[in-house]
Amino acid sequence: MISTKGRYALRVMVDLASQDAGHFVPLDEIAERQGISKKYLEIILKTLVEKKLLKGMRGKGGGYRLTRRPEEYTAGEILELAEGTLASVACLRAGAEPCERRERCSTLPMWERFDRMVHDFFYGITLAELAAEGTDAVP
Amino acid sequence: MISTKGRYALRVMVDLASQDAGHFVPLDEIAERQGISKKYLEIILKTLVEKKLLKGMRGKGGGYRLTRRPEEYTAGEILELAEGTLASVACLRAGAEPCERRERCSTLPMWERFDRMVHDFFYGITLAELAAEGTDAVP
DNA sequence: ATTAAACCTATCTTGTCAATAGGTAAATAG
DNA sequence: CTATTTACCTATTGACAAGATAGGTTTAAT
Repeated sequence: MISTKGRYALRVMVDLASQDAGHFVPLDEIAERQGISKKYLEIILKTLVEKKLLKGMRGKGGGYRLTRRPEEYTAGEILELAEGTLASVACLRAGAEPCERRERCSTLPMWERFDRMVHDFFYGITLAELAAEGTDAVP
Repeated sequence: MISTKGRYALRVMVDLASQDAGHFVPLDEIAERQGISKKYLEIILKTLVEKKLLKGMRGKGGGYRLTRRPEEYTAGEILELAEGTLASVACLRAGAEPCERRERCSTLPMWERFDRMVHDFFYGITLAELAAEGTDAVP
């Protein structure tokens, strides 16, 4: 299950993609429009800024804006960043300690195929495509 | 992320599919072979029995066995049952209260497509296929 | 009667999600 | 220079679920 973190992150990115590029949008405005708690959204935006998906600007006239064009983001990178991982099972996470049953695991090939499919799905969708699907964003 | 519940359930089903059909396998034996806590496994097996995926038999010579042939189970049904849902986002769960932003949600179509893909993937894999992939099972 | 097993109820620990609270630093406007 | 607006930072909370653990009860075979 994708948590609200990832879903909210996507919504915010789509929201910003629909705004005037180069213009800073304050958090209050985004939270209002998306119906998300401001304080909670702050946490999510923080990580997006840290990972350079967004630029934050303080003070009057400040806010957030994209650092690239919408077609240069993928849903996969946004979700992975917000969620921490897109891995479907613990043993396939990036830093997971290798499972000692790895060799004789009859379900591992399935999980690997699944993970590849999930990855390809989300990394094959750009923010521009999502923004084109509607005006507002949920979930 | 699929939790251990779903993963363990699958492993147990594969384990039983590799055993002599019609023969009852005690929980202790399965837990031992799979390296899973007996007590925790008990909880998982309980739901599999309730949903008729397994037959439990008490007393000496008792244990668990499949109720159908391995090719008549799909990974999807086992996972969905153990996990409670396979839905990737909360708003797509079976009994979810309808989201009021549903109409103007630009990400919903993506989630719906994703869910369909996930469903088709897991429901397209039979227990017989999994059991054929290896001898033992993990994760 | 004894033993092997499933079944049942309750409890525990740990961790994460989702959110809240309250402050600090930077940029602009007047 | 002061006030305002904004992002940024640290800490805490409450609810809930994951992942077990403990101990007792019932059923079936020997």
